Amino acid sequence: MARSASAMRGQILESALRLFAVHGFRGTSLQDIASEAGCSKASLLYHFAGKEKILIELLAPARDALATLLDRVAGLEGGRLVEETVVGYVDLTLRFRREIRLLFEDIAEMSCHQDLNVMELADGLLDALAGRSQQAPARVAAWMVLGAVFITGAADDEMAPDEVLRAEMIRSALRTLDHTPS
Amino acid sequence: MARSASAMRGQILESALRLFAVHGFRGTSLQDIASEAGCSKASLLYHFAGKEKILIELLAPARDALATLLDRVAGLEGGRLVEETVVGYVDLTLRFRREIRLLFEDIAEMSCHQDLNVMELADGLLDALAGRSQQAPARVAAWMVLGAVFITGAADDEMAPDEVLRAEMIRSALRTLDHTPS
DNA sequence: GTCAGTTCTGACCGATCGGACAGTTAAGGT
DNA sequence: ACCTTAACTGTCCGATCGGTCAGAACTGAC
Repeated sequence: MARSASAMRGQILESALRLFAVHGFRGTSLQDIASEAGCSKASLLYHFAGKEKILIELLAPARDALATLLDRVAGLEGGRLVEETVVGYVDLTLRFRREIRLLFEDIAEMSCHQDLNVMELADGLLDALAGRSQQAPARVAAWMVLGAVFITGAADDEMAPDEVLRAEMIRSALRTLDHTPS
Repeated sequence: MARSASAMRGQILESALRLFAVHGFRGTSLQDIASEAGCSKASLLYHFAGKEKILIELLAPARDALATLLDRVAGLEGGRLVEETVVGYVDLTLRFRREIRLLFEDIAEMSCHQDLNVMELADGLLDALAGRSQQAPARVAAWMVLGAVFITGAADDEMAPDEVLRAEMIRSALRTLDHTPS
């Protein structure tokens, strides 16, 4: 035993990221991580001050990358600002997929596992939003709308009265879907 | 004591929904709900077979409403299909705001509470996506893109190869923001 | 008042979790 | 060979959780 400290730390982080992404933060115990990493639970707490510290260290790179992006676009404006931000943000989410997934822990778990057969309904909603199309562009746009409306509805930044919020959400969603009003 | 059964059940559901939306499902204990509802923990389990049953009963109305919407648009196609689906979906998310929020339990808790000052970064990202505009339409659209990309990146329906997914996400996002390519 | 049935509760249980700690093992410098 | 230091572990602990159960408290019908 007694590998180099950084090797063990890396192994722990990798195992934790994988388990967090599947069972979520609260759904993963220190013992789970230790077993996967091939060490004792006590060894975890030797390398990390606590369970939360593992999570923080896992999310830090994503946070730093986002901060870097914001710095880079800080001096821009207009079309360039929007374009660079969008492209950079999309790349970030694709690069840090697993990190994002671990944030959705229970949503996925609840959606699948329980009596609520939400997955089936979500599929139906996706189909309808895509206009029954199976083409990639339509399906990606449908996913975008699914997530956009879901989060914006819950966000409530108090950015606008409900009627305005509703109207703008609908207009934005239809733009996303490249829908030309009939 | 010994109120009518339905009254107590309603009180429990209301308290649970409020607490779940703030602290999440796993972050709320039966004792928390009982205290807020003004009864004993044992009384909860007299009215509900278990903690999960409370959650299921809370989410059922939203699920049923979504199923109803999908039934309603099942016979439509083309532009009407997309329009009706979008409007219906937006209305659902606004109507069941609290139910959706409870699904985001830990995300919000982690974003705020910890060393990661994610909220500040999210604000910066929103500003950039909105092109530094403070107008409601731009800010709503920015929120939409924030949620859309975040969820679509993590979704990985294997709907498309990564390069296609990336390109379509960028195009969709720019459409959402009503951005005309320069 | 009596009594059956519903509603409610305090006390308790087993399981699990994050974490603390003393002690053990391996590695490297001298 | 010796000793210091880092790496690691078995074991225990307090807290918390979801859930059970026997019985108390209340209610309405008679």
